[in-house]
Amino acid sequence: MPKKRTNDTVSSVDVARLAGVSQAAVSRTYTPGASISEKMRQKVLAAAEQLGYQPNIIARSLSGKATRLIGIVMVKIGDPFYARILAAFSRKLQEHGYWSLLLNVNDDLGLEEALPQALQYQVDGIVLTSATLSSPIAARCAAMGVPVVMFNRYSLEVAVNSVGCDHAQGARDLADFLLKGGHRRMAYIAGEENSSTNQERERGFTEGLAAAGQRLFARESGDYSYAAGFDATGRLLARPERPDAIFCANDWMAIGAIDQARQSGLKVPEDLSVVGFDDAAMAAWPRYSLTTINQPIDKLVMAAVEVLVNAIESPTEDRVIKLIPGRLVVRNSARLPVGHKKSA
Amino acid sequence: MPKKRTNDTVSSVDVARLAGVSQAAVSRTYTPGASISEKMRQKVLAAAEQLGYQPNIIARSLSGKATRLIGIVMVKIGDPFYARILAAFSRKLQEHGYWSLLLNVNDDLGLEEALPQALQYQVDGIVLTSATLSSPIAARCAAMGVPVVMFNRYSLEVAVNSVGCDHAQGARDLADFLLKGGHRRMAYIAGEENSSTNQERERGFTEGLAAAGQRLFARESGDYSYAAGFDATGRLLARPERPDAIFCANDWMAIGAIDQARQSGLKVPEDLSVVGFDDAAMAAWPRYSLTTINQPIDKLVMAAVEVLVNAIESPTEDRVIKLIPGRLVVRNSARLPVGHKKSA
DNA sequence: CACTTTTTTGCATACGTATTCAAAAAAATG
DNA sequence: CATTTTTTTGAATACGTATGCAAAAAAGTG
Repeated sequence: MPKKRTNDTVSSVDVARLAGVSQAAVSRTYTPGASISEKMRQKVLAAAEQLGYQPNIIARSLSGKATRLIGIVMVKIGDPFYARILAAFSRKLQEHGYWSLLLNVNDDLGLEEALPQALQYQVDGIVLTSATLSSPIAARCAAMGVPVVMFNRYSLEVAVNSVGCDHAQGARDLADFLLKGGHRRMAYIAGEENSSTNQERERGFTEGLAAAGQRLFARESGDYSYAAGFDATGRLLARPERPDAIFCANDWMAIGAIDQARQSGLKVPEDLSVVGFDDAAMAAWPRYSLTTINQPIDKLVMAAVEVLVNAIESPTEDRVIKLIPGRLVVRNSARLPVGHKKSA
Repeated sequence: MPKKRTNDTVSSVDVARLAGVSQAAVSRTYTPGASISEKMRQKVLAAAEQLGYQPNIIARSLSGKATRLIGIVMVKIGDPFYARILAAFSRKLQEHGYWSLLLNVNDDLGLEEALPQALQYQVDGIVLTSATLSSPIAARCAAMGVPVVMFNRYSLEVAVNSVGCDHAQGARDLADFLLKGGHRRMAYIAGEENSSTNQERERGFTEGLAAAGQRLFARESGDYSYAAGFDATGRLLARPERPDAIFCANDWMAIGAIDQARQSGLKVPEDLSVVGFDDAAMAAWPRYSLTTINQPIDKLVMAAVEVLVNAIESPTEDRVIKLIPGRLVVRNSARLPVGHKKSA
């Protein structure tokens, strides 16, 4: 005996009967802008109150209305940084009167399974975080008229909206900053190699170096984790000639890098500069005081939500891609350029 | 012109027409256990494939079926610890074929607003994390036949299922451990005062001390944040006589406490022992190596999901409260009892 | 094959709400 | 007041799916 709503869920018909009006009147009471007199509205509300009536959004959506449900697809929800993003999304969406249907996904493969499920729920829109969208899937969303916005990820092939931080520019800024600080042997510790975020950051960094006629001195692979940063730095420091600055693809690895450096008897930033990316909460801790790029999460999320809501409420063929600049946050983990005044 | 599913979403009727069968046949194809021949099933599936048909769960739920939607009510989604809980919940629920409707709430007041909204979506069940449930609200859920499970929080007055860590027992274990380690002046740094978690932990700790004829030596208030732990510890250390051990209501504050102690020139654990609660990711970092109580998140969440799913699928009046023990994780932030062998 | 039993099928209806349409009521106009 | 215009109202229907029921088909039985 699966599911058996123990009791009669009270419907608009019940309310109508009690109020002595038609069911349509009840419906109109809850439809902003519908034609209904104040007198009737009050009668209905009174009856509704008495019965504890709440309109059934599910049923409402059947007759052509929106579900006001947004599918949020995410990997690594447990990661502190993504958690902040999720929190911002759900909050912002709620402000716009939308609710979040959470799709916890392991990888792009899981996406291909999860998305059709989300579509079954007739979501009004989809937020895609840290996952890439294949063309066929995108096509299906389009066919169903469900707008999509990709967050911190974009693809030029697939026609889909996108909002993200300008990772390349941020990385370029870091390169400039390190160059001005007189560093000459710069290493990069990569995040997950196939993540577009990692690629953008590396591209920006090497471009920044190239603009000054320099090249990457060394490169290690990581996976965005503390341990990866710690280990990779160990390998870098074991070289005959050490790098004098390390750019880690994210803050967690940078923090690992700092711990490793100190454990190896080096002073940061005197002997080695370390910079990261994201401006995670811990980057501000005195112990690390990490120079990094602040991803303005609230601004990013707000923009993404606005793009999505706009696409939902006034459908169009236009596709928008928004790149929002990150902000260089200068702290004490990297040697300062001479005469530099610190910001935040 | 708000919302306008650009095209005709393909329905069971369309599939039926193409396959040359009745709409009922299509419905039965997607209803496990329904009476339908293999031949017809194949015809339907072929047609469905061709049209890209997906059953509409929303509509399905209208005719008495479950929505397979679970409302997850949470505060502080952005907090790393809660994020892990949320991740575990959504994953576990998905394994059971349920999806998560996320309700981001600021406080108990927000709950009172959010819950009716969730109920509008005809959720099959509700998970309540770090929030308390008032009797009237609980009554409404009950009236609608929507099972609820509270996580890491329980109330004896309100008849509702509950699963959580045995905070009091964990705190008692910590008290024992510190006592055996020869500590005599123990301080407690509280989390948010009115959180039941905080109260349980303090109760367990003082009970543990009382069992050995001791009392709390000092007490400070905090709010679970790193900064609060840091500051509160500063106040404790400024006393004429210092505590020799501090139990912080959670790991974040404990980490703040350690940093403060070191900054004040004390050695941990030689001069001061610090213990926490939760076993957050950072507790394991060599720098902190925090002795703490591990909250078995996966086990807790699994239990909660099972309680909820069970309540949904075989309704009953019975109410279950489950307390799951935490595990003392001995690391190096607290002096060991003589002859103690370290565990994890 | 004639008959009974079982399985499969389609028809009709229900679920809760929104909306079109035409009728009714109210308001405005002369 | 008679007439026109506007607003409000209820009846009927649609949305997409599930299911009780009876008819039809298939399978089993002697």
